[in-house]
Amino acid sequence: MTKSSLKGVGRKLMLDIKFIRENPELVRLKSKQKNYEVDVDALLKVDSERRKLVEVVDKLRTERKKAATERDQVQGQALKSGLKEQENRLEKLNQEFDLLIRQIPNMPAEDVPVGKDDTENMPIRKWGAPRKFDFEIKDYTDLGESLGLIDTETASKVAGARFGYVKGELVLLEFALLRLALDLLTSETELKIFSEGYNNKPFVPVLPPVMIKPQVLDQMARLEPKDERYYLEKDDLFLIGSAEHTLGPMHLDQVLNEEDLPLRYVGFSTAFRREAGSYGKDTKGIFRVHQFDKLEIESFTLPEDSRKEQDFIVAIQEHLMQQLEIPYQVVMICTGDMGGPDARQIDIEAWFPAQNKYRETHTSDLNTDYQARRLNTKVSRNGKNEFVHMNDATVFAGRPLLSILENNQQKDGSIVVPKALQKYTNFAKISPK
RNA sequence: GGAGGGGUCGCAUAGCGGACUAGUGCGGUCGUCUUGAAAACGACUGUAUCGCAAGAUACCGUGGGUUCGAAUCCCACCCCCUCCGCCA
Repeated sequence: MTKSSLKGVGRKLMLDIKFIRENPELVRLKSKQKNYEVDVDALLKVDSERRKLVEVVDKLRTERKKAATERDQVQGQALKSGLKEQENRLEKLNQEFDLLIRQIPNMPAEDVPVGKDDTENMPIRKWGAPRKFDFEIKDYTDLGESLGLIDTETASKVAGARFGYVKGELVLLEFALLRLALDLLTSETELKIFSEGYNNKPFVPVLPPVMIKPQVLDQMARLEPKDERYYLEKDDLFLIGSAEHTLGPMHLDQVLNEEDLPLRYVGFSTAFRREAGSYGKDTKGIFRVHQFDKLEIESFTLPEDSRKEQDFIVAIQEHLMQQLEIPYQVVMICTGDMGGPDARQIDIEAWFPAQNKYRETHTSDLNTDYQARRLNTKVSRNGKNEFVHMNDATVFAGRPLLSILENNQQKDGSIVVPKALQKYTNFAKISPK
């Protein structure tokens, strides 16, 4: 008999099938707004066939059990092949069901702007005025090269395109940035400022694995697009594209206590991305590379707190950017540009004067229960278990450093280190040698 | 990488083809007794799926297989522990 014929159906769900049954039109509409091809009718058809067959199979199993208890070998034998056949049919239906339901993305929250692609993202606020320069400015690549901070030429010889050596003071600056962020995120008192009337529980710092099993990455709903991931065939492992990938499954198959929530983590890791499909985009410099370091937030909350949690996280991101005195804008990502698991995605874009543009440096993803369903991460309340909500967000990756180079450059070619970072560096300026 | 030992209901353990509808202890919840508490005693105490419900089914690391019948037998894999080798 196939022990697994029914097993796991519940945990493979991404969106709640009950919700889809009750709101097929809404699911169709919202999926379309997110540019996802879904077939809700086919899903519901398979769903109802599946449910009927479950009853048939259960009945046969009951009879089989009865025959076995009575040592009725004749009856048992007679039931065996029929049961097997129905179980196989059910298994096939379950697979079809999984395939169909996993195509359905998370539903965007009601305040997400409807739009087809990134041109329709909606800036919601700006902070800081772009500085006026009275000299000809350089971009971060030229600055980085002339100051001996960035070397892509050697990197391309050694590792290929889209790699870089980060060197000298820029390395120290990266570590300073990390300290600035970690000091804030692990301090209960400092977090109070952003959490009025909410919760100022500090983040637990984590150094997570950078490799992950395919199945777990799939449970995070981050396996696709596979072309974007580095895969180690010999060991059947993927390299993570973000610390989120291994922070999110920290409570895989667990039931959490209500009083332990929110659970907040801040993980530091290298992120690996193949950048498939971005040929020709940002080819110069190290703005878009195959490998970069990132400090990442992952938090687990009660369902009703997840929205507040995202706002709390964005407030932290903004505060840190303000400390660096980098002009930025906050952008509400529209339906057509959001990730599949997102219900609400908010980006921060830093000002890059040489490009005369705001460019994405941070993202904040509210995933509601979409990932938790597959990860089977729950919270127990009043004797009942329900899925937790999850948020993930960038704290700092390499890009803000590049923005500092451009924004803080001086006429003599030097870079002024932001005050907030100076307590972590032993220099206030990066000067030409 | 080699050699052994293990993965069972929150924890600890028993079970090694049919009465397993998985036993026992601990923990937890409720109750009895008590001025109160402890102790003692009693009951309850996993998850998921299908069903309006009654109820049924599935789950003993994972996936296959044998059998009328699998926690129990066979095969493959994963993980943990001990020892050896290698190594930051």
